[in-house]
Amino acid sequence: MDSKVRVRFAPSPTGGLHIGGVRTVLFNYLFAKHHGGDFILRIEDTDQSRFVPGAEQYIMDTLAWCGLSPDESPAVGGDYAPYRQSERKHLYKKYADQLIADGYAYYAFDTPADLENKRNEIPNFQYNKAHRNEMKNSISLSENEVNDLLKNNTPYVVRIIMPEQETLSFNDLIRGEVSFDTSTVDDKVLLKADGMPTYHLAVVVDDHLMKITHAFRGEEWLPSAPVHILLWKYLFGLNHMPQWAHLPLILKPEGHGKLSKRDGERLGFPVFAMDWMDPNTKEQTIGFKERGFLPEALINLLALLGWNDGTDKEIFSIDELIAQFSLARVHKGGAKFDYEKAKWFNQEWIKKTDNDQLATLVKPFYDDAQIEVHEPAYLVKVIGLIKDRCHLLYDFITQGSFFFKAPTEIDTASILAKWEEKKQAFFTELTAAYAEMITNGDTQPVAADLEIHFKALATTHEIKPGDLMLPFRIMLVGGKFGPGVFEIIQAIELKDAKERIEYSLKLLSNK
RNA sequence: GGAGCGUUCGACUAAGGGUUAGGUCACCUCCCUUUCACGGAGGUAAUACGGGUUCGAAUCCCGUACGCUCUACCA
Repeated sequence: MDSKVRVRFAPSPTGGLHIGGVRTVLFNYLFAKHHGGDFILRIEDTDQSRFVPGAEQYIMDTLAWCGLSPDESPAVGGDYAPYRQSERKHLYKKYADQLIADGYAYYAFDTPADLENKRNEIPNFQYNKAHRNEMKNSISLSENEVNDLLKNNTPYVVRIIMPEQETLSFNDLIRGEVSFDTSTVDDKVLLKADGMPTYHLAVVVDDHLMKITHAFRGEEWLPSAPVHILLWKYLFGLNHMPQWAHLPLILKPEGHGKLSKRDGERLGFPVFAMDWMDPNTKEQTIGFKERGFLPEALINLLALLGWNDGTDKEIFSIDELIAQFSLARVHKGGAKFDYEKAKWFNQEWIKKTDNDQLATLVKPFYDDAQIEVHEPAYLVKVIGLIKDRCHLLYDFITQGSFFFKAPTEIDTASILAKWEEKKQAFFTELTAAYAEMITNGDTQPVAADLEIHFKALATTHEIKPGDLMLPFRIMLVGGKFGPGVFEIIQAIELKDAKERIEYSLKLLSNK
């Protein structure tokens, strides 16, 4: 007993990492760290036809960005290396052979075409007790025939014999007791014709070899649990089997069904953790990272999708999650993904993050938008002014670009609605006043003084300051948004402000 | 079709025999704000259905409906 907790995430490197996958990682990680255990990354690349170059590196990069780095992996190694199943190919055959020797499995020589035909011929065909004998395998054929086929290097697979009417049950850490009748599942392939194991064999063998104590995976795996239980029973003993937990699915926001990459494209939000480009199709898929999410926020929102600590608390740091996490509080039912709530989590994390740190995170977005940031300190200051109105890191561009360069698009329509001659005169005089201040060396007056000055001038012109604020703001930022106007002027400095007013006045007089 | 799993406001969820069924997102109203936000105060809104058990059921039991997952030499 008391063996160290060891959990694993075992993805196949076939593309970008879906947030469902990230959450599986997260729950594994939280459970391991909560119990002072190890989190292992194992790459399940047994299907060479689906192998995608770069996908494995992408997975590791994603885990690193999320702060969920494995204790053992193909990259960092560990006592149970190798961590790629393709490099462990030689290990599996032995167990398949053992199963055959013990009468729990058999050779099957049917070609894919044979199977295809059979499936077309018989509706709901199952390779099981009912049809085993009609197929070409070491149960239906004589020993000599089988030996001849093997001697001639006839391609074969190894299939497990699913027993008749045996009830298999296990205690799922989330769902409680779950049971299956073995008659309802077919004779799954264990070893493929190319010598690679299928998931079923590989997961059992590797979990055993890597001393995995707890195995968590998506709910979609539940129906194949009986196969795995049987394998544990035959190979290593049920008492050594890890404890299973089948995690609820992340569902589409509206309709029903598992959240997919397509839903993101259709509804305009990311589904992958980071940008992914399929090297074959060159298809680009946006990620949460590039959309402007903080990893803390992604982790936080994923943790709360199907789990809570029993209180009203919703904002958790990774350390708090580790401290509070328990499988007992994980939901059984799937959760629909809500992008609005996801953005709320990110906004909360933006508020929690200090301005210096935000500046380094936001800088790449400015670079991408080709907005030059000459002084890092200035960016920090701008961030302080606008962070309350940003949900995504990208919002720091839309909410802040005018601090770095004058807006080119001016919402003149909104100004024109109530534009009059005396306002024109007012702003003309304002620019003159600013010019004079600049000449006097007062280039960056404080916001409060600017406001006093502005209001005094408005009074002189017999205009309510309120009637001037909106046009003024639009001249400075281009539209109806942003922090206080006088704070903006203080930041961008008088000369710039003056030029923006003049530019707008020119636009207005042309209309 | 079969098997398994699931079902509380539009969404995420709390309450696990006794609550006016609570919170958060979204939505609406108001306050603050001479913009947009942020912040503050309110509001709309839910126990799938039908039977039991019980003084009392969202909660326990049975059935029904609906949904999802799986049903590959993919994971």
